[in-house]
Amino acid sequence: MDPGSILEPLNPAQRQAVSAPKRPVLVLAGAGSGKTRVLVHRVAWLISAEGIAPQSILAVTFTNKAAAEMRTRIETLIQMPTRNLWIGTFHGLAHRLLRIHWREAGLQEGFQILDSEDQQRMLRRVIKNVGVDENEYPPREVQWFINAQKDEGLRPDHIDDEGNVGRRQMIKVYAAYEDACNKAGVIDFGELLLRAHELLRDNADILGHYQRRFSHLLVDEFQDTNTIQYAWLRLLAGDSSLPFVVGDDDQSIYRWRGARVENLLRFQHHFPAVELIRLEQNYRSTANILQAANAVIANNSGRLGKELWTEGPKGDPIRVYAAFNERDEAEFVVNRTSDWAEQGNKRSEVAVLYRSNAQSRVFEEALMNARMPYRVYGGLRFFERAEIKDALAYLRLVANRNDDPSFERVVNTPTRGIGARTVDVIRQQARAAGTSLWRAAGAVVADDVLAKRARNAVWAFLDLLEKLDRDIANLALHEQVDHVVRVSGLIEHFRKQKLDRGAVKVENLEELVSAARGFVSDPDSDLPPLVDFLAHAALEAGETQAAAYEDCVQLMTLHSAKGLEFKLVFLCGLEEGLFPHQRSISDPQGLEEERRLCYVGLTRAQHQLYLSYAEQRRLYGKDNYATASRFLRELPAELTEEVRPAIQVSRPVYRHRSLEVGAPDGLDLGRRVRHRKYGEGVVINHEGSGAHARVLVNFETVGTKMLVVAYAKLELM
DNA sequence: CATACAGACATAAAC
DNA sequence: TGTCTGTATG
Repeated sequence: MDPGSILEPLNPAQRQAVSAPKRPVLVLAGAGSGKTRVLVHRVAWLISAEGIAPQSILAVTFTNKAAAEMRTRIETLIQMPTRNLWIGTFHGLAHRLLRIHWREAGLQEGFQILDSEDQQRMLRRVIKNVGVDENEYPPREVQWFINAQKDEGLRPDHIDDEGNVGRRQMIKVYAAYEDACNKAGVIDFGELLLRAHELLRDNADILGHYQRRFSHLLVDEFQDTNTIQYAWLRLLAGDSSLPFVVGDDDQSIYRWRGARVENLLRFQHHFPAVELIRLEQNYRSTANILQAANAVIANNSGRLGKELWTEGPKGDPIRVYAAFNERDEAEFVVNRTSDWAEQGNKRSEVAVLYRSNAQSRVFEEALMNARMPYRVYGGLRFFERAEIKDALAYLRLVANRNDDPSFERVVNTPTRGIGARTVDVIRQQARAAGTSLWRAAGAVVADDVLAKRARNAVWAFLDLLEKLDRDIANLALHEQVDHVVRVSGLIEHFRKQKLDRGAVKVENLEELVSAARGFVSDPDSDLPPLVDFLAHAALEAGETQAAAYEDCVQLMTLHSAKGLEFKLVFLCGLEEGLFPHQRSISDPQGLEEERRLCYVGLTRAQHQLYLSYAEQRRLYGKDNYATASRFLRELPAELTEEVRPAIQVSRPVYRHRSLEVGAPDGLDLGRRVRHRKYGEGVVINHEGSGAHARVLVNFETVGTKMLVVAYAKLELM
């Protein structure tokens, strides 16, 4: 294709990036500035204009969705299949390398991938085995610790215990866990990255091969890379490959998951010849929205610096709604969304964004009342559902008998008379002999240490698996899945469960068979399709729920909203303690990340943006009174407009039991008052009557105060 | 072995 | 306050 036409639709900065000469490139891409477009066009440019062979290009992303989108768009652009072009997630690419070089990486040939639930189950067992107190060291926390170490590229013997008993114990569990994984032939997500890094680091010939092969590395969302991912990239780039990385320090919101924004600076340091290009022209939002976002993020320090602008119109002001409580907030959102839909717009163009998942509930209730279809992001994904994981565990055992987590999972599912005691005997045997549970079970059966009934049950289980293995050896993948799901007794097991609950599970199992039927195994891999499929299930857990066909309002956290855009956005719960979240408020770094999260939220909106907060919010069964978020104060006043409910005479009254007594003279709920010392505020509740009457007032500056009416001398406003 | 109940837990979540 | 998990129980 004509190289000129690749550059033609781009703006000058995009063009500069796409056609950059042979130098490392760092693209600072603001929200909505055409980041994916630049990556896609860069690849097309390399192939069409620079004559780079597709197999010399490696492109890395963080999600499968981004990888798939990139590949499709490249193929559309260059009108060519891209078989030899490696595009994938860090984990997917690491997995690919480890499958090819499993021996050099010290892995078993049929190794399986643990997802984070599997990892936690495994850890629970290891913690018991090494005799660490489960209550003092909850598996969740140990898991967090281990993963954090792996993100940093640290093995147990690299970690300093800092003379701290707790750390020493964690390190001990980490080491034992590593051991157990190696024996079982399983590998968690962090381990994929760690091993892939070590593979290259310790095998000069392999490293040399890939360094020569990949003359061009492209990385998306570079601000989200963690330490080990960065190290891996650097190793792979060597001295001769040209890295082209795209990121935005202002949208770095995953520090808690190991992401290191500093990698942007390290990159400039390690590749001094780097060309830094800023994409600041925005194609998504109105000028008002961008100006607001710019103003908020300007409060952060140590930015690389960037200012979004648009050629488009100013647009509407940003509307701020001070809700009375969380139900009022939800009602407001629903009313405005109804108006939006009545004006002939799509509900799917509307997003309700919030800081934490617990906030979704009230919106769901309000939407349900209004009979407005909605979709909540998050929650269990297809391959994470219990019944699916049961089925996968059988398949994994067929592929690898030593897979202990899978053994534990299904040894008595469906129940077949192998109780907790029997499993304990097997576990002890495994620990004593240093073998997998499968081998231990074999030994236990042979040694005749169990009661006859238990022994027969274990025998039957071992037999079942051998039989499954034999049965499916020559079947097509979907027939294998179908066979295992039936013969294992899973289908029958769920069919017997309470009617609709079980029925859904049976349906999901059927769906798994369809997924297997539609699965296209990697044509370059000589592994059995089943092993490919199992890896796919672990690496790509699938969509949250079957995509809603209906035109739905979108509900999601700010984190899940990253990368998306909506015509109408409600950014809700802008209260101190909620957003910014209480747990980040006292830490300057944490606070800056909250601010970036706010920036991400603001920049999701294309045309209209509403910000709301509730003066009173019921959370975990308790009423909380918060002041408006500091982020609201960081918005330039000339861009905003306060919303007052149009037809409302007085503010909505939500009856509390204490309100059955009338309000003390004039001090109705929602009434604005002034106090000599505390300044202005709003009445949000009252108790008692006569001389003892007290009111709860939410003051703008000092928060909420309970005042005795007789003494407070409140002035009505 | 299915159900009931008590107790823990509640920031964000891709691979 | 509501949900989820592990365990007690009939």
